[in-house]
Amino acid sequence: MQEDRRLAVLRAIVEDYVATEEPVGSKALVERHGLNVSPATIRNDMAALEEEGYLTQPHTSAGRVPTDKGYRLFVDRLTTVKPMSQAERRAVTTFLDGAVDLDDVVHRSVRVLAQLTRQVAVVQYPTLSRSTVRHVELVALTASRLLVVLILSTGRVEQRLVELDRELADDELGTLRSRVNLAATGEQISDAVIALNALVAGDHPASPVMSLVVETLVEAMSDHRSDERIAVGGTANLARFGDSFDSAVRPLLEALEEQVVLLKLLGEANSGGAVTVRIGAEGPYEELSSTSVVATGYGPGDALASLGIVGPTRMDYPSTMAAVRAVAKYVSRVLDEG
Amino acid sequence: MQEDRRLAVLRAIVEDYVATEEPVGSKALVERHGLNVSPATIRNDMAALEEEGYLTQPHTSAGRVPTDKGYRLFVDRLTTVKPMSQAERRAVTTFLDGAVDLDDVVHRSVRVLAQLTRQVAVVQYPTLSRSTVRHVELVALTASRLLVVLILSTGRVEQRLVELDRELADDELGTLRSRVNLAATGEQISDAVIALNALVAGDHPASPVMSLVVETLVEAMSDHRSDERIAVGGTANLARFGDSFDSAVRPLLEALEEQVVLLKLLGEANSGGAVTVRIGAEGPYEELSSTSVVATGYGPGDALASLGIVGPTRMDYPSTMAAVRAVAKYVSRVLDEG
DNA sequence: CTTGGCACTCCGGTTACCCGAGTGCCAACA
DNA sequence: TGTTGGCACTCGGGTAACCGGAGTGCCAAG
Repeated sequence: MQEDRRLAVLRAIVEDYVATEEPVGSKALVERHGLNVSPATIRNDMAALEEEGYLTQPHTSAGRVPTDKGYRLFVDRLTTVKPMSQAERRAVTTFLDGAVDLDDVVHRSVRVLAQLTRQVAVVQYPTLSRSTVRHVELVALTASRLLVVLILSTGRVEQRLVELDRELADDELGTLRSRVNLAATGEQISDAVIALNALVAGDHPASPVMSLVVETLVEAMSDHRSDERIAVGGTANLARFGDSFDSAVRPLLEALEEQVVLLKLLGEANSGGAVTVRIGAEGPYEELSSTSVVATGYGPGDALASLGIVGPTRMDYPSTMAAVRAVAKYVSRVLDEG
Repeated sequence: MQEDRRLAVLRAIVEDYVATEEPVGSKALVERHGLNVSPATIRNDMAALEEEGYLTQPHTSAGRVPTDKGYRLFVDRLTTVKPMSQAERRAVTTFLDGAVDLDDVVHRSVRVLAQLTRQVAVVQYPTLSRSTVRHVELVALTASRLLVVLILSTGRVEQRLVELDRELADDELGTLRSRVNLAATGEQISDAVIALNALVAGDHPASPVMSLVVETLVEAMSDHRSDERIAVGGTANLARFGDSFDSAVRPLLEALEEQVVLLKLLGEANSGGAVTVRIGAEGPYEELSSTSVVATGYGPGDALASLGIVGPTRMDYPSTMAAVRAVAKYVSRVLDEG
């Protein structure tokens, strides 16, 4: 009974604090919410919650503020799903449906996510390794210069230039092209690499041109540099941080420039199908101790790549989580269709 | 004589103010610089400069601060070229030489520019319209689905999918490919469009497949959506704004999200080969009245696209201009080689 | 035209002060 | 055992008063 009320108090404090940005006191609490007890009772509860580490006081004789632990409990146990409005859903779908290529999908996603959550949005480009090969094209720019174009199911295009040591006849190019495509087209990257290598190994003696092309393709397929690409949007929302510029915004801006850090932050979210929340100092980055990350995977099995937002620990978790989930869902769908 | 000294005073004030970020007074001025006159004399000069609108006082009895007009004069007439250090030059070249494709070039450019100037850097992707066609490839995904791949001299790749109403034989595809390439390869986009259209007009009766392909290509070539792409970097440098967060940083962050605004800002720089400087409220954007833009074109004839930085009006113009010029130069060279 | 002298201005930092919201604790009560 | 009203206490933040110093404008003399 008292236990229930304590959790209700915690929830109320989180909600009020997120809304008002000010430490919330016992009196204000009983007024705003329909708690049928006196402020003194609430004070006792708050003292207990503080004792357990869910709340803290900025200074003696100020209201209470949730700690990271408090937010964590709130997110894990007290959050009631807060579905997005019909209008918001529609906004997401129509905006995303207008995308014409992969770049466009990613950019529109950050944008809509930033707008919906009013936070900084981050979207990782689909990982190479999870996509399949749609087609491989070999273009003879000159008789001895070959352009190798790798087209993936996500819409990504990788191209490499190959210099041959001899000239290549048209029919040679044709057979090369069809053999490579036979091996790779439709396969997942990992399988394609295997099949391509088998292609070379099967030749006796191995054609130098073939091995060169295969080598280039394999190299392009395992080029994880492009895995590291991300799009960021909504940085203007940082302006709302208002206070705590140095302590919060500066490290965040720096993190946003450091793709590696961002990828790590998002990466945590890649497992399981659900929306992941990292609160405050839970991660390895001390400088980001006053920010939270809400992220999830997207694509088939939610394993293609991650997207999410980063904002102050003091944020509206229910709405934010709903928005992240919704965008991820629609992005997955769009990529599936394309 | 006195006129010369006045300009020297203005220059000294700009330099000191940029360095110290504090209004500069008469006494400090004569000490720092080797002016062989008394503070009182300087005061007279400063009063005159203020009268003419080059200086202003934050409040009565504080030092002087340059106005936009003061910076303008400084940039136009008082700037002595300030060559970059050998180390900096080397940093630019080596960093840019490591780029593997167009995306990489652009991203490395923003990065190096942001680092060099310690400002927010902006680089526009090479404009479609100024590049030439390197190759057109037609790939039969199935017998009736054609992938049209347009490869440009800048390294950009545009691809479109075409659905045919009938199946296409291999030799048909071959002739189609060679006719299209004959017309377009090596041409500037604008010329290629003309040549391609002529190709269709010359056919009697026009082959429906040919016109479909040409139509797709022309559409891809005139797709100005991709002209609007830009890369932004160094936003972490905004943290150095320190003061004036709301008045300066917020609108800037908003502008950085608005590609249109950025393109306009950069666009002004596109003419002439030189580095352009927009100071404070000189442009149409009132909200950006406390920021300056230093930009220039790059690519052959400096006409391919623009790059530059945006920062506070109180910036080190000589160094910044040198950095912008240098990066533009090396980017042009890299693109030329690739 | 330059210079030293001088009175004046005003910003910024410091101190003192008070108000009010909020707390902790205690004794009384259900 | 849990709840409630009462009460003294704390402390942040806002306001007012104050002061020093850097800087200016002006003037008269060189």
